[in-house]
Amino acid sequence: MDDFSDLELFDDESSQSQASEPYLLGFVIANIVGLRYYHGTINRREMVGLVREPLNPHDPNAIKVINVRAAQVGHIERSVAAVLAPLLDSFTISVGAIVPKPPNTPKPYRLPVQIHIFARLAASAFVLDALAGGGLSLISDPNPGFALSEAAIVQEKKPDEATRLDDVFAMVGKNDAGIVPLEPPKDIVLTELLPHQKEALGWLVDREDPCNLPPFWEEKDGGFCFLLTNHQTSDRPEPLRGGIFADDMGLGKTLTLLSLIVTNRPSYTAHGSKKSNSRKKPGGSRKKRKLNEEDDQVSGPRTTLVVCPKSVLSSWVTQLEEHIQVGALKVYLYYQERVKDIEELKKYDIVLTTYNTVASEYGSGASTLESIDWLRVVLDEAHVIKNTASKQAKAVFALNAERRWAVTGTPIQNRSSDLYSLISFLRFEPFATKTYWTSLIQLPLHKGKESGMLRLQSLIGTITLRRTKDTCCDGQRLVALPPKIVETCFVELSAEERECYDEMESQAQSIISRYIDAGTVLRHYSTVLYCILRLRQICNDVALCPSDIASLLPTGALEDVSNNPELRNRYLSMIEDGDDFDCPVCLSQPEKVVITHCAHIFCEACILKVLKRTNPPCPICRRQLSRSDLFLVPPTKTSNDNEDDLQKMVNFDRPLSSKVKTLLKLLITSKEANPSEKSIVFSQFRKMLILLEEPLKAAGFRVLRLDGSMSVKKRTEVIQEFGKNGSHSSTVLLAALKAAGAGINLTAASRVYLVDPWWNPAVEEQAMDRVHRIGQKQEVRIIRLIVKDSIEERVLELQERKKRLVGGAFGRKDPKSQANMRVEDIRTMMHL
DNA sequence: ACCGCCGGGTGCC
DNA sequence: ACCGCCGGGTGCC
Repeated sequence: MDDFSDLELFDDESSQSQASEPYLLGFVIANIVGLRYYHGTINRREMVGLVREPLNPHDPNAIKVINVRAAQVGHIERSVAAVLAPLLDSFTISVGAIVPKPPNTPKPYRLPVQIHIFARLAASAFVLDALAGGGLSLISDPNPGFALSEAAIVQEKKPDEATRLDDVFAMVGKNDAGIVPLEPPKDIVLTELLPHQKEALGWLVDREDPCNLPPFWEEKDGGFCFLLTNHQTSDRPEPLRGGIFADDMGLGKTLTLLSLIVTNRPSYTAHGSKKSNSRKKPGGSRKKRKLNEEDDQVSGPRTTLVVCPKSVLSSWVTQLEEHIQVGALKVYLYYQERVKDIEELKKYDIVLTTYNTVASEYGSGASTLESIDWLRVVLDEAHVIKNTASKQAKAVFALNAERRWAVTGTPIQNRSSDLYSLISFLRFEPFATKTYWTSLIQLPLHKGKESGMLRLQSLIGTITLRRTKDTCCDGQRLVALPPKIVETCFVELSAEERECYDEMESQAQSIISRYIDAGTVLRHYSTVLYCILRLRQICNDVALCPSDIASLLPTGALEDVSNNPELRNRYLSMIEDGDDFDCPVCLSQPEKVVITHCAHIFCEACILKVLKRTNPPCPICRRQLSRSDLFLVPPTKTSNDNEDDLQKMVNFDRPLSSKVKTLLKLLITSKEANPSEKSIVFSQFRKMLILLEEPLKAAGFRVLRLDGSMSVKKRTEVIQEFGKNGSHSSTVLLAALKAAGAGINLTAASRVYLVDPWWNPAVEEQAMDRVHRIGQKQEVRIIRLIVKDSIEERVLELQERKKRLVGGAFGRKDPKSQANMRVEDIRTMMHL
């Protein structure tokens, strides 16, 4: 099952293809009403934000109007809101708004506003109808062909948005001339920071209490002016505390963040129990706070919430243990079992949790994480929230914190909308409000206007720090790494293996070419993947793959009960209740267990015999049964059945597969040359790793294994163990490609074997980067094992093509952006 | 008068 | 709001 986890058919990129970018349909005139009830001020020709208010008790269609300071100005009049709300809620349109006339003094009751309507070309007819049906007249440009020609321009311009976005970070660093490198307290952060990390720390500390006005604000006649919308106010705008920390992978972001947490630790009263309502007033405390300043009055929040993907948790734990003085920081792992006591959690310096944990509490009405005012929230691998509609994104948006950080090694994935989610998380007003983002950034950008690009650069430039491994620091490359050599070792199959492979491949080819001819590949995607999977397995070892491919096709195989959670739970509870387990047909313990839709249990063989009769009934309850009512129960995961089977398979006196033999030979040769050299063996197949363990041990290697099924704690232990040196230390780590997620440091090794190729080169690259990163002192040798004349060679071909395709500057290292296989790729891989 | 008309109260959503 | 709308008071000429 795990092998399929990344193989979504379409990523979101394809669903919002270039042709479907919103364009300006025109605008409607409406009134902002209820101005007398709110304090939000507004100036002439000022842009305002429109925000849906579905929970408004007076009108579920309510749309409120806010200014750049997010202060409410009024509402859109009811009749217009009634038309727009459904279109907004269904994401059919997006809107921007501008107040054309200056409000009179004294304050009027209502104010006309132009609402610009944006829609995708495909939806425009529907939107026009809906607007007309609601009695709204849409005004488009005097030029009657405006809307369409505009759309055409947008489509023409769109393809190079990606290229132009490469420039977004051009500004980053340009404003940073004034960065002063900073040392963290040495008694707590035990590791000496590298020069670029000290610079980053200086920048982070500065960003948490910035002196300058936020971008696009200007001081003017004793007041303040937001230049982009002409908003004037006498209140100083709140500074944005935090930002985007987007250094490349491997530059030590986690260590730098830990240093920030230590360095900017507020001082507290004894146990900070009295509630602080000293929310920073605008204009107050403009002066830089001195570090570690004694201040008995401060009793604000002390806790930093770190949210990261599960795969990175262990890396945080490891880095804490490695770099931070024991006991200096109180850290709580809020994951699985977790304390719900808010006051208790507030006593920690760091609460470490995952996106899924935050998401699982979101909207429950009793979210512990949401009810705490955090000192800061750090989102690690923040690009995971790029979809603002996802539950994870919504959940982290709801977190309250004085300071907010989005941390990512892959900040831009070729679309400005990915940046929006980060801005939105940072609560970087007014851009965090969708209507402002759309009108101030997104739209000018799509129209190809320079202003959009300049604005985006300027705002990203102020709040982002990004360096790559190639960035220079005092004329030196930030990170000088020893060389990395990638070589390919071709494996010849034995005659026996070759026969099996060819047989399987021609079966698979005939199945898949039939789908391709019928144009139904995508509908049979899982079958296709199954075929490909099997072929890849045979290249590793025939034992990974049952011999008859036909029996593996969905039409032949019974569905797995894990696809039917309700039934699976019933089955599990039946086992727990100690129900009798024997097959009622043959009265013995079933070998392969099948559970029926009516929840009765049989041997697979017995119930299949029953099924051969006409109109077969369930032998127990007499209900009619068909094949689709049967679900195969896999051996229980928690038991060792699976591994025992594999061990049996390994010890069955079977000759080793060609690939295993080759790998062994390579390992033995390098061991003879250098007995203490450590190697990592990556495979996508957990079974392959298990299968390798015995032969390696038999050949005298000390072996460790790291795979996705291990707990966070166990993984951390394994990585630590692997890092140890000495005559009894382990020299080979068998690792699942995916388990080596971002952040894991495997620099103890200097040799990497990629046992099987992954069609997305970025995934392999990520795995290699775990070894070839800061801290690596030796030359790194990477050896990929490829079976000649097989699907593996074609996977290499595919990789090359993908690499050429994404030659651009961004997204290159983002495994997600090219995670999916398309029909053309399938053709290549199947030699069709 | 199951109306028209008058004039006071009232006012976002 | 110098409006519209609501609802109570009122009622031939």
